Amino acid sequence: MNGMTIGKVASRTGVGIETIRFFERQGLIAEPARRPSGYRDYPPDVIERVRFIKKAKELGFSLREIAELLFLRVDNDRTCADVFDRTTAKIGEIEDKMRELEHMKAALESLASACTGAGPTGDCPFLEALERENGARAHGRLLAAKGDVHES
Amino acid sequence: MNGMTIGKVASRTGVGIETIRFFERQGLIAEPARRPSGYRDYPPDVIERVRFIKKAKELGFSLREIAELLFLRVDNDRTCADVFDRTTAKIGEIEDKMRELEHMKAALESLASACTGAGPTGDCPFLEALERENGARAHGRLLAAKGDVHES
DNA sequence: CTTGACTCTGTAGTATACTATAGAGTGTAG
DNA sequence: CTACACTCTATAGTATACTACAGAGTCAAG
Repeated sequence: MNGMTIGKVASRTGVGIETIRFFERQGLIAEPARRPSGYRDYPPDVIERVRFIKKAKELGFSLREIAELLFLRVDNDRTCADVFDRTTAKIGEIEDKMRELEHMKAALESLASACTGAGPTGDCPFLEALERENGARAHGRLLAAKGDVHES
Repeated sequence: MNGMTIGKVASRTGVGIETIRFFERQGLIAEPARRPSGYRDYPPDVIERVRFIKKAKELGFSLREIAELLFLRVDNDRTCADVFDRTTAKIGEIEDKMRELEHMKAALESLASACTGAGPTGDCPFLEALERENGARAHGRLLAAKGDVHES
């Protein structure tokens, strides 16, 4: 009837044992039950949690931000409206990231097709491709180009 | 006929002066021309480059990966086919990130709508919402759930 | 021609997120 | 009943990406 040891969690998730203990110290995963020996005894759902943390890190979220996501819930301190606001804010951040990724992807595709056809022209083909994208669809630009605001 | 000083670049990009010099030391931006005084004299296009670095960091790319993107070009060392391969690999990575973001977004939307309707049920509403997403569309799952492989 | 804002190099310090090691105890296959 | 893999706590070290001086020189307004 035992759960998993920390080594099992590590091998299932591809995250190091020390890192899992580190996540626990940071409050990202709950302190698990202990066996009589003192060994940590994890329930199965810790696997999803650790994998989520891993994925979210790869998406550029800090451990602090990941904790915020993980603890989005209604409780004594947070009203439903508050959770709703935080959630929609996070959705906005995610949409921003997606737009920027979409833009980078388009630039890379442009670079790839330029590569099969005519050779690149300038010093930094990738940034040039991004520029072409900026020109092609002039909305919500990832990188502002020519028409910049001049202060001073 | 002068370009920008480092302070100007900093204020235009929202990146600190020290950070810009740091990027230069890391090889992410070229060493600029110098004025007789020794002051760095930047061409206008450094702005895009710095902004791109900033955005890419927010998307979870390391400075090393950003450098790889920035130096994707055909030259003496890299053939066109090589650049094409690296570019398509990067596109794949970006598509992965986008899928994961899409998935997180769906989970957050589920959480937001659950919040306006019936209250959350378990300990971690966000992970539960992710699970619901995993159940709803069982493809390319971000977080593996029940049907896990059992080794040992 | 001074004053204050800006820049230079070089070095050192900080935050985040791990990663490693020491020294001791636990679990189990043979 | 021992040998070896695994786990424990506590502490220290590392990689990445900044961030902050110190001490000296530069620039432009008044």
